[in-house]
Amino acid sequence: MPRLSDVEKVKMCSSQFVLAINDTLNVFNGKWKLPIIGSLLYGKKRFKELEREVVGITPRMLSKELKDLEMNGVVKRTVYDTIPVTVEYELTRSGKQIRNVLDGMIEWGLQHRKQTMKKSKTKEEAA
Amino acid sequence: MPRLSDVEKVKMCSSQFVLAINDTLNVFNGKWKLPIIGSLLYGKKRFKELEREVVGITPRMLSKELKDLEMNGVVKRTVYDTIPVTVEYELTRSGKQIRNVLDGMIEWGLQHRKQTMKKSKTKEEAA
DNA sequence: TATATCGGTATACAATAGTATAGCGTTAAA
DNA sequence: TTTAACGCTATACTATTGTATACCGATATA
Repeated sequence: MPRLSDVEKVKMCSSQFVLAINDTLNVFNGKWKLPIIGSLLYGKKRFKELEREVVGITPRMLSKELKDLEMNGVVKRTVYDTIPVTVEYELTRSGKQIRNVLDGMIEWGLQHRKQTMKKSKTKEEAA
Repeated sequence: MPRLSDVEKVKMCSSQFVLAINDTLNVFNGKWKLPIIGSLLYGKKRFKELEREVVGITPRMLSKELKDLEMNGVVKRTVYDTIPVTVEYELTRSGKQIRNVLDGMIEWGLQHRKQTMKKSKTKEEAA
């Protein structure tokens, strides 16, 4: 196995990080992924249950987003051959761990609001 | 000051969290915000510097995204009246703290890849 | 005089994301 | 017999994002 130069190591490292970040962003992008994940954090759900809980979503989008999430290894789809079929969606292990990222987002969002409020308050006082 | 019911507390709490998450998602959404922030994490930059560093971006998008980020309190724009004008963009305090969220994303992304790889490996072995 | 730099804007277009509405076959309840 | 539920798909549309290309006025360099 050939030794890697420092430059090569750094390149590998940052490209890995870029991949990791992209994976994460894929989980959040679009209007509906987060609400769906949020709903599934409370437990497995059937298609129609999600359709009712994720307020405003159309079956077309729900179906598309669930496929996306399944492909990305965030959601697991299970079909039971009852009549009519029962289909259950649940978060994978990775899916459940997204809560950690979410917590980070909440933390940043809250402190960002606090800092931003402070500044606009200062502006008000100056005006 | 009237006492709040538990339900009201929970509602306030979760709606605050939703706002905080939305703030964070606004910082990441679109194709270019993250590359721009990434570039600015290394220090303040001028418009043309960003245009060169964020490979592939058009001045139109760069201009638009910088305005967005400025409005969201993530980037600060400073104009110096040299001739021709010098304009510098830098991250605000909140902006710099985004690195924490980014770290969370990287962590999740990496472990997600590991877990997903394991599964596809198992599939390979089974096949 | 021709060219390039600075920090952008203007216009037109293409691609992607999301919405609206209707429908499928099977089954059970009213 | 009509109605509704199940888990979707199909078609057509609108809205939002992003791209391509050209250009602005002032100044410095070749």
